[in-house]
Amino acid sequence: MSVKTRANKQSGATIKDVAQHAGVSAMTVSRVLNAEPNVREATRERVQEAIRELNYRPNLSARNLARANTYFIGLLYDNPSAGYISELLIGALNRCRKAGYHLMVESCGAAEQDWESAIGDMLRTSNFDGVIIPPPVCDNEAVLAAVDAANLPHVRISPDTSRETSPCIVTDDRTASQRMTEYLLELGHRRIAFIRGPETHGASRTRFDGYCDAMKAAGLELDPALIAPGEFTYRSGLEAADALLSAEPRPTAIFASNDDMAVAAIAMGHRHQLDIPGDLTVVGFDDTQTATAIWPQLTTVRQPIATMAAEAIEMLADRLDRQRSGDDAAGEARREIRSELIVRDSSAPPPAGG
Amino acid sequence: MSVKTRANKQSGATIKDVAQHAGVSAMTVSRVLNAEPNVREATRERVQEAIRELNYRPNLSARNLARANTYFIGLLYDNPSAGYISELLIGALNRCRKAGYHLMVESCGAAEQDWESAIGDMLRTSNFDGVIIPPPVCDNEAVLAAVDAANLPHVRISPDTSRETSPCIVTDDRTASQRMTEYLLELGHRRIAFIRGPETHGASRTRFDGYCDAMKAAGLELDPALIAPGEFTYRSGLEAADALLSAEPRPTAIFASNDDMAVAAIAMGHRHQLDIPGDLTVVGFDDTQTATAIWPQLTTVRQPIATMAAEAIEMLADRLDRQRSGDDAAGEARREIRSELIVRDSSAPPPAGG
DNA sequence: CTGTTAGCGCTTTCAA
DNA sequence: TTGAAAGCGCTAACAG
Repeated sequence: MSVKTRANKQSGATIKDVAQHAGVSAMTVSRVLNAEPNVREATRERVQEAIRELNYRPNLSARNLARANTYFIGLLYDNPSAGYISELLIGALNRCRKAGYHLMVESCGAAEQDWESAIGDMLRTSNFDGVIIPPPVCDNEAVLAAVDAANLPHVRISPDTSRETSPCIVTDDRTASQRMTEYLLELGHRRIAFIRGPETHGASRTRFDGYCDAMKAAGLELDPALIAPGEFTYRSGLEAADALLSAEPRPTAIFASNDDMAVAAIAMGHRHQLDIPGDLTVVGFDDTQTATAIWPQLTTVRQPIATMAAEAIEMLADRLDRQRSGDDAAGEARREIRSELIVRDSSAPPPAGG
Repeated sequence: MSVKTRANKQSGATIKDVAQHAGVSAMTVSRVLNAEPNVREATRERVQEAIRELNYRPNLSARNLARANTYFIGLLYDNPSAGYISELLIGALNRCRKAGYHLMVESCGAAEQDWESAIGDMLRTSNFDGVIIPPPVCDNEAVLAAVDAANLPHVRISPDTSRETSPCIVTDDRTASQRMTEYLLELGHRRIAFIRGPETHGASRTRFDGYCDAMKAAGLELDPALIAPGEFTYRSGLEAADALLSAEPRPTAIFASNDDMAVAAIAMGHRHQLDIPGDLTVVGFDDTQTATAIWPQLTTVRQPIATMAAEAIEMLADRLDRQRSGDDAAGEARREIRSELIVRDSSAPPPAGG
């Protein structure tokens, strides 16, 4: 019968082993570990040598317990469009590592019935130092209330609604939409149609506004026949494009306010026997995976999602570090990231007679 | 000058507070927390009452430190196709919560230069109880060696190569491919072309084998003119489809071994003035997001990625629990998950004269 | 610059 | 069925 001893639970060496090996106290090792300045260079080297020889790695749980913080950042996740989370992770993980944080993903979705009530519990048990909240969770009142109640530092990404004391990362949707429209104008288009998004979505309004800005700046009237409603879905894009292309004179360019609808507009263009981009230019917004999976590849606007995630982590980490060092300054409340215009093959000057 | 005391670091109540409130010792509270059997019912209720009243949540770091395990599962992530990670997270997070684990995502990509050497450090510092390893990391020898070296329980998802002592979750690619081919045969197709994947990818072979199985079982010769090489990319799909559709007699159906190539085949079909599915049936494999973003929507095979992730977590959790309870049995080494045939609009019986 | 002491909040061990 | 004592590995506070 094997008597299990309590020692040696940790797979490797502990701080004491290192201390002994280096002939110093555990405290000194701790100082070296945390890059504190007040250690003599010779001592530091001896400790680092010991760390290397014993292949020592600090135990996170112990460190967190002693420090009362975890260096965990929670990502409050609810199945946004595929691809989005992927980019988000790339950016967030990258910056987390640089800043010494770990990312813990927690799903905040409708998987369970009462998840909104459970979220508060989760936030407290998880011992996050802070959370980042991408859409669509960033506009969920219940979650935000729980985050507030837990008094948890957070940063929201691309929120629809603005909030007091709730720092966020946003893109310049309006400006980007304006730039896209300007690009079409520069190509020579005048009859530029726009497919809108659903009223419920904040981006619908800003993207439409950007289009209006550019059209007005170019001295063009907004023609109601060139503006079609949409729901950000493929199907709604088909209908909108069908209506737009049946009008006389038909538009020479369609600016769909997201990629799914733009892809639909291309399909509908083909059904109307139009060459794209020869007869009809179609552009989108988002640069989803589909944008390059179709033919012709879609001219669109890319939100630098990875960058946004990275900046969110950075903002949060700054805030946490400041908080730890007792600095009470509020810190940044908002960062705006510039989107990128991606010109591909679905856009060209209008046909000669157009 | 404010003297910061050390107490009350934890935002909420501690186990001692609960113990005091309930008039028992901390140990008894701990027993209730961990659902140990040897607590009198009345005591248990009193404790639970106190927990509720104080809104007590155990501190994970403390618990982990004392137990020498973390209930963290690492997800070794390296930017697979977008959408994949999304589904993976859904399944994994779901099961993690049920099993009482937390998921920590660690990127294992080429973001840094020497990541392969850093991975060992990461694995030990992170204090994971175990890791799950989806593609493409699951076939990275350096990572696998590091996981072995850290003696870390793990489960691989959809690995290309099999390994001793390395449990995994796989799909029945070969059977699924066979079923898809059978479906086309049942529709009445005989000249069924196949676009292969790159040799480097394990799935290429198994998917092709499934096609061969079904063709042979139907008593059909494998016609080299019906088999085209591909690279799982849109571009390679275009070329393959162009070649296949230029042959005489041309195939009535194209089975592309992934969706990207199938989407390309549809585009090429349109360029050849073919109605899809009236003149030409095109089917794919993977059910990526694009499959429903195009017109006509793609008939394809769906890997139940979320299910696979969930099963991976379950397998790992089982193993960890067994290990904790001292049960040395090896546990399952492999689970096979059945893929699903998704019939949409890109497939139909061959044309009358076909 | 370095060490000692005293915990962090929880669980294991052992005794009652 | 319960509790007291002794850590888990690390770090803050204070002393030297």
